Amino acid sequence: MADFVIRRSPVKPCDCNLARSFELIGDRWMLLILRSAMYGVRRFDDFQAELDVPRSVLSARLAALVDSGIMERREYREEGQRARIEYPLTKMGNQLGLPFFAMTEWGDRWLAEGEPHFGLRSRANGQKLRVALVDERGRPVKPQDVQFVVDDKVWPPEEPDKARRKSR
Amino acid sequence: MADFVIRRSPVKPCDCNLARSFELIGDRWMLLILRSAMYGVRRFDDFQAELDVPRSVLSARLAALVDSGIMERREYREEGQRARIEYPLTKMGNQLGLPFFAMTEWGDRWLAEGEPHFGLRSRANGQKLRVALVDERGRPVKPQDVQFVVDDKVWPPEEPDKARRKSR
DNA sequence: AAGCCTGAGTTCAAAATATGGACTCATTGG
DNA sequence: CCAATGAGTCCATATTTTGAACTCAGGCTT
Repeated sequence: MADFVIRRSPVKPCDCNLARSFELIGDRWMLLILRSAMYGVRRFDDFQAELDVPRSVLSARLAALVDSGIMERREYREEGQRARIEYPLTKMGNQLGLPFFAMTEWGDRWLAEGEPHFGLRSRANGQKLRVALVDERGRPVKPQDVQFVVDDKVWPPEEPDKARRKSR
Repeated sequence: MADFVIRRSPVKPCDCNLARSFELIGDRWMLLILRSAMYGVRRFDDFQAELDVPRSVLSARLAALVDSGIMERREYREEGQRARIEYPLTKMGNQLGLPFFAMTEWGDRWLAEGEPHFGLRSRANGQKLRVALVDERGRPVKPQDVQFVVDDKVWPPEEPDKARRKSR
């Protein structure tokens, strides 16, 4: 796009909500724990066995997830069993489904070995679903039509011809 | 959903493309480097200054990104300058834009302090864009209508009544 | 009643990574 | 010739991770 050099991103990491998300969950174990959680895994030992994550790390990560409101720590009791703990996703946690599925599609496209195992489908008409950018009326938009906007201005800015004169 | 306990996810981490993606880029610095790269940052020292990442870590991460095909390491020369190195995103890297934007929306919703700075807009009609699940005809689908499918079967499976009898 | 099992952790030493700072090296501008 | 810049490397210290063993409580078995 821009053929002049961009030296800084227009949104400082510290007030970027994407960067903030990454601070919270941008860590291999976090992400893998959340992946399992999306599929319905809820118990300490089940996460541990599925991922083979060190128990101390799992313990720390679950605490952080609860702490940030992505999971909840809850006692439950199956009939005739003693009380146990489960870690279900909250609504906040569940809404990670969309970014995760977008990421899955990326993985399907670029990292797949064989056919993907997982997909989404419409209960209404059985069609396969995919992630897309849509406008306010819900109409999909072509990639070439997508513009970045930062604080209501288009990014990157048009190269002003001066750019060449007033160096750096 | 299911009120029986799910003890394993239906897609083993090792053949899950989401898990594979996380192995590759699921790390704080990776993700932050990619965030900056999406905005057009391309040079070693610029990443370093923007993120304040240790130079040795940056060096290792960029190598890994190049190695996995997400970035390219390229010499370039501005007129009258000596050759320099830049790390532009490849097509593979650029397509992380969609998952990243989905993640940004999640951050906007759950982590924001004040108004978000970043958004996408349609060049065609200037409307704000958002990420959505659409069916094969590009029609948005309501969250309640979304089903997980694993190897062509709905997940989680209906609870068979037997489930209670044949313990565990 | 004694022992066993399970889920949910905690503890701890050893190994792997990250951090911050100084250092290198090549090229170019003054 | 000197200083500056970009793109790294090197290294000692600090922090995290790992893996394994240990704890603790409640219920189940015999």
